[in-house]
This record gives sequence, C-alpha cells and structure tokens, in this order.
Amino acid sequence: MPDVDFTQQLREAGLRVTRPRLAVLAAVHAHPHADTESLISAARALLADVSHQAVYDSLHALTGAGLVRSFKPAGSVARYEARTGDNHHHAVCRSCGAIVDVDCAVGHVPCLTASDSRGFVVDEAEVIYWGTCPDCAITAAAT
Amino acid sequence: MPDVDFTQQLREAGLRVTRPRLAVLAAVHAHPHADTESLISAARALLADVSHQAVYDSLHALTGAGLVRSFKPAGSVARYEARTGDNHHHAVCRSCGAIVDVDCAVGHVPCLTASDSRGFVVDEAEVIYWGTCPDCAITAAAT
DNA sequence: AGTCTTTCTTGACTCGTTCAAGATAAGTGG
DNA sequence: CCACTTATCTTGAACGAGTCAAGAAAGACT
Repeated sequence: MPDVDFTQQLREAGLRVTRPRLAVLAAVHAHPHADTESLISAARALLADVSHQAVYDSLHALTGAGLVRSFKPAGSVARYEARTGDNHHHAVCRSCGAIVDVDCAVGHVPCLTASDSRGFVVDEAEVIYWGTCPDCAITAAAT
Repeated sequence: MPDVDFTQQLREAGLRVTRPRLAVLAAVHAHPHADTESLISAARALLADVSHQAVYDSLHALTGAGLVRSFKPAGSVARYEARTGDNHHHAVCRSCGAIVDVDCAVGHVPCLTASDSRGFVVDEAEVIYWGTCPDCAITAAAT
C-alpha cells in the first residue's frame, strides 16, 4: 500500500496533503488501537522531527474527516484506529489492557436500537466490552 | 432519607463511616451524572472544607465497593451516579451535553452477548448512545 | 479511655492535551 | 513556472483533571 492510497484518501476528504498527515495516517493504519504517544513515535519513524502538535492536529483533522476514529476506554488515554464506518466495537482486557475489535452484537446493528431512549435521536452507539482476554484467562486459571 | 441509610450502606460495604464519605455519597445521590467538580461543591454544601482529595478518595472507595458507578463519555471528565447493579446505559446529547439513563436495549441484557468476542470473557458492557436530546432536536428543527 | 489503622488535609506535581504566535508550505490563478 | 492566499506546522508555554506523599486526625476494636 503505497502512499498514493493515503494521498488519495486525504484528497477525497477535502484535506490538504501534507507530510505529517501522510505519516500519521500511515501510523494509524500500521498500529490499530495505538495511543497518541505511540503514534507520535510511529509517525517520527516515517518523518523525523514531526512535532507532537502536528500529530494532534492531524489526528483531529483525520477524525473530523472520518478517516480515523478515536475512542477512549475509561482510565486510558485516547486511542485511534483506521477502521471506520462499520460500527464495530471493542473488547478491553482488564488484566493486560489488550484491545480487540468486536463486530456488532447480533450482527445487524442492534446497538442503535435502544428501546426507550427518552426521545433521543440516537446516531451512534459506543460500546466497550470489559473482560478478560484468552491469554490472561489461562494465566489466571493456572494460578 | 436520613443519613442513617448511607451510614448503613457504608457499613455493609465494609467501609469506615466518615463525614466526607457520607457527604460524597449524599452528593452523588442528589446529583446523578455529576462530574467531580460539581460533587466537590455539593459535598462542601453538606460538609464545609472537605478537601478535593478526600472527595476523590471517597469516590474511589465507593466505586470499589460498588456503591457508586463512574463513567466517562469521550471528551468529558469523570461522572458518577448512585444507580448501580442494573446494567443500564447512558444517552448523551451532542448538542447540550445532557445525559439520561437508558435501560438495556432489548430489555434482556443483550449487551453482554457479543457474538464473537475472540475468546474474551466479557463481564461488563459499557454503552454510550450519542445523539440529540428532544429539546435540542426541537431547537435545531426551528432554525 | 487507649491503641492501632485507615482516612483526611495540605500542597506539590505529573501528564495528556490544548492554546498562541510566527514560520512554512500546499493549493490556485496568472 | 511563479506569486499569492490560506491552511497547516513548529516551538514553547500553559492548562486542568487527577495523582502522589507526609504528617495530622479520627474511626474501630479492646
């Protein structure tokens, strides 16, 4: 996946194509669920001396354009991912902090159908499953 | 609801009964979905000069004991509520920030039944519905 | 009451994130 | 291809929710 893809994406989103944005976009694609600090490092591996501010700005711009999505499990810093528009959710391991993607519960977006939402017009449901990942479950059982 | 109730709750939870904790517990009951700063103010109305640290400590202790629950909509600070153990969720208005309780989607805790959670043992699902509250929907339509 | 342990007070501090001002470079028309 | 306009980036400071630490205070048990 050459930079051309990302350039294209930026153009189509009406964003200017800049080196920092390409680096950040590539970093998010390469490191799903990464926090900002990791993304700064990853972006610097592609483009030395990018300021942290540029990364924050880019992430905001990309988030606004829908090219990346951000989420923030309680007790964690902001995390970003490039998988957007498919209404998937996340499962977080209480023990090791691992995060995996989880497709919508019953398969057909039931997450948007709150039975009684008090007249709210709901347009997005953000779901985080808390639990124990397979690895930690095994470790805990072995204790 | 005299303080006796809260005293009882603390005792049963195995926590020491202290003035700050009673004040914080009462504050959370009186102001559902309030953020920490509001709770500090509310607690000070009941017990002047409580330190913010005592409020933080109390909230942590109460959360650990299951007497209060904390949640944190993206972009917001921590919020607390006294309604626990019934697996309800929240709807947040993007426009005015209002938060209301929403009972579980289909009525029978489907929120815990992620179809494919990659082997995760899920013990809690945290759901936040984002949308527009009735008031803001009307205001927006009138524009 | 006396003693022990938990909890509270005070105050400093961390860290993720944001703000601001000036420098730089992407896009656009000539 | 060059100049122009404006969005974006750099640098560096600032902010604020939340945490840490040391000593003082006050529950709980005997």
